Amino acid sequence: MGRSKRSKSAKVRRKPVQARSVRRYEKIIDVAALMFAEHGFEATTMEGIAAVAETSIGSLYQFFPNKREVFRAVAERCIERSAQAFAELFSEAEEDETVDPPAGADEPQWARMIDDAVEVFSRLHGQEPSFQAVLANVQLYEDYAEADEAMLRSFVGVIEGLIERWAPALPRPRRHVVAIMLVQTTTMILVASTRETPEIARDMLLELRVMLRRYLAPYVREAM
Amino acid sequence: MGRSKRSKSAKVRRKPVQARSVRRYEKIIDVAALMFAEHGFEATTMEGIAAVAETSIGSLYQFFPNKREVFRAVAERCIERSAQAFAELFSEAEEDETVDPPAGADEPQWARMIDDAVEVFSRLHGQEPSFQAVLANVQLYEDYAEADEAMLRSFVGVIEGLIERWAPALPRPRRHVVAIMLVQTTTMILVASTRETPEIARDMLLELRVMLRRYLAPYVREAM
Amino acid sequence: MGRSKRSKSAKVRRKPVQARSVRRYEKIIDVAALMFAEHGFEATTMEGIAAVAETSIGSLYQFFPNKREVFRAVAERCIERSAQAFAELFSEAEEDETVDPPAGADEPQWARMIDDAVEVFSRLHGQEPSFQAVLANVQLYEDYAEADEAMLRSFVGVIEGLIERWAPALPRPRRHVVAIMLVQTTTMILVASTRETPEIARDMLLELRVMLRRYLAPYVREAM
Amino acid sequence: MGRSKRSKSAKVRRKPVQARSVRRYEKIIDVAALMFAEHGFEATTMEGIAAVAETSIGSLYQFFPNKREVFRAVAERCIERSAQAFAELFSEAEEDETVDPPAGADEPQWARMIDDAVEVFSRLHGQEPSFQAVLANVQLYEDYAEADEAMLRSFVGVIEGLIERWAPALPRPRRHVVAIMLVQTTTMILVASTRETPEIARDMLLELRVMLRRYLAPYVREAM
DNA sequence: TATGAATGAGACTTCATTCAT
DNA sequence: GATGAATGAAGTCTCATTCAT
Repeated sequence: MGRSKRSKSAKVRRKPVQARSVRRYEKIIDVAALMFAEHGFEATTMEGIAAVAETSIGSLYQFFPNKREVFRAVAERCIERSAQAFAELFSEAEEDETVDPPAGADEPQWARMIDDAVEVFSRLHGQEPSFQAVLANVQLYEDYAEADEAMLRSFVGVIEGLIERWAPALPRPRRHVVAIMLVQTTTMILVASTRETPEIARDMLLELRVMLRRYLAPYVREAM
Repeated sequence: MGRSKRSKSAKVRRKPVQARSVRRYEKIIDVAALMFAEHGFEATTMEGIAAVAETSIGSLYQFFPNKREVFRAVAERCIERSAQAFAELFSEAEEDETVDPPAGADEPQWARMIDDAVEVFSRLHGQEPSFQAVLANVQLYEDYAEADEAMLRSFVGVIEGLIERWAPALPRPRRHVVAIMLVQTTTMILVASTRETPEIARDMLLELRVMLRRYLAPYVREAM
Repeated sequence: MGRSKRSKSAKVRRKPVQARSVRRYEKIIDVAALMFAEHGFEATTMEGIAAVAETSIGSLYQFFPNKREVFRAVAERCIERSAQAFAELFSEAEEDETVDPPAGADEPQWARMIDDAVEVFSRLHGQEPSFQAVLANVQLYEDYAEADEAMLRSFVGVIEGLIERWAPALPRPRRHVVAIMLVQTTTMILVASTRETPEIARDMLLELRVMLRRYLAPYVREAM
Repeated sequence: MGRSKRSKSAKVRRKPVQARSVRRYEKIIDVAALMFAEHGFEATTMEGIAAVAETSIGSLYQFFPNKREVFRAVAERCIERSAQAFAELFSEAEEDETVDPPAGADEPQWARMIDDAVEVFSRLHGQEPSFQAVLANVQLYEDYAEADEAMLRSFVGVIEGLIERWAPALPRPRRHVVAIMLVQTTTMILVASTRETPEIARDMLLELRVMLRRYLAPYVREAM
């Protein structure tokens, strides 16, 4: 959100414009996302991507100058999709706010929104390979931090916006940290949950909501 | 010449006994931990480890049959050091309990213990490269999950023990999930904090304590 | 970088179709045959093959997934060439039979055929590096028996056919053993002869014919 | 036979004299023979030899300057044992000659001697690992031809002696070639037989005798 | 533009041999 | 002399990237 799509040049060698090219470009990213998510960055080979995307290695390199840029494109795709999902969440929230005043709901609106946010992350994680790809390859190392960073920053930006609405009294820097906490906790618990049995994974998601609510409740209350 | 048949792989090929060997063995693990933490498993090369450890590639392979085993050794080292650190935490806690009844402390004992636990993790993370190495290489992919898994399981075990003391009413399965939440949240926030500025990193640790307290407080209260 | 997972090994990785590729593929086999024959399987290195074949190690591995397969290809080439040579022998024999009845020949036809067969083997051995390569690497050891086995079996099959014509009374199992004797004796004497001086080598070939005739004569006579 | 034991210096680093050393030296050769025979020269490692011989790699190198010399020693051992076996054959033969004149035996003496010679080779092959070791590693390649050569030459010498007795009319150079034929055929058939089923292997040995008799018979007859 | 063959740096691993204790 | 730790050259194989067609 509020983040330009692509600024540095030479990242994408040939910006696809023709319909066929666009399709091919999209397919590469789809395939790459799946493979990065499934096998990791290192174990995913350019040849493999090309093969599964039913393209040639040569064409692959016509779209992307190197492997890293493929990953970056996947991350970008992830940001787009996430932004979209969050945008929907926002708009729904606004509707709720106007249409449905917090009457006799036994749950405060902000709490429901946490659930919604977790739900959005969860759905992204479950359905958007690029999301898994990026999260599964969060690495601090040298280079490809960049791409993940971008994605996480974008999440943080969104969440900061939400917090601002619920807890406007929270000073800006604090708000930033809280947003980071929320995003990191949520994404990492999602990732970690895939390493557990389905039952435990489900319970972890439930606990995640509990945790986030308890964490945020005082901040929201203060705000009132 | 070259390779041939045979590869029994006795896990640790030569168990170091002489002082010099032990030093070398330890140094390899130290160096490997640092490099795995810094650059990741894949980007760390055996040749690199040997060079930094000021030994030869041949010696390296006399201690470890392959790179995976080096990592496993690092993970083992990490588990040992962690267990040690937690053992100290436990023993201190017991002293506290007996020596110093919760007199005029404006903080309940369990809360202080959370701080202590976070402190332990934090210290491990800051001072024990093997800890960073393992955490930074948590991967879902096929093979090298093993080592991390072992470590995280061991943490979860420890924390479950603590929770049992604070919130004995919490049913066992729930307790397990809560322990996972605590461990995952703590470790991942620690890792994530290294990607931020020092100030934000510090604030994140503070918020982590806040979050964990707020999360656990109701469980502890229920228990009373 | 380095190696990772994955090693499907499709035996022949890239089946050469274009003229240039075919040339390269053929050259690799030629060179490999020469080197295997000259230095043996173990002492022949992939890098060496690539260098002499004036290609890169990478290209070599695009054709063959490993050294064993290079050898297998050499063996296959050898079988082909041998089959071809024997086919010619057979067809000539048939012509002889029809065109030229054993009129005033002072040598029985089967004896001439032995000479011809030895001649074929001899020519193969002298001119077909793949033949030498395979024979020189007949080994009992575990793995690379396979390729030689195949070749020797194919020879035995051919020879069994010849014997059947000369000595149809010889029971089938005996015939098999006799064929093995002929093939082994002939090939091994050929190989052994290269370790002697040219004169002795020549004499060995002469003696080989003598030996084979004397050995077979009674079987053929019985058959009449 | 008639071949000095060891001439070139520096082949054996330390000639063992003390009883313990001799035992160790012998054991190394035994073990090496077994391993060369079983796995081949290349696949047999110095460390492996040392381990199985219950010695240290250091001691191994005190007896032999390098792997090749170990093989050479095995070959030498083989020659010794073979010479011994043939010496027995000779002496028996002489006894036969004097004690038992070729009276009503339905088999000429020379034919029985062929059987005996084959029997000697066969027993060596079955019971003397060094024999198998050398035969299984007959290679033309560069270096280690030497050792096998020596052994085969020594066999040829012995057999030439026998032929001289049976067929004294055969001119010397011819005799040499015939001896080579006999030795090569016998040894190679023995080796080849191990690649077949036991039944076929047995039949091959029978056929070998048939072949050698038929081959030699005319030479012997001529001689009379 | 699309293709895929070609390249070669570089990773892992083995093992003959040396050398310090 | 005996031991076995240390060494490093050399070999196999992978895969990102280039380039000719």
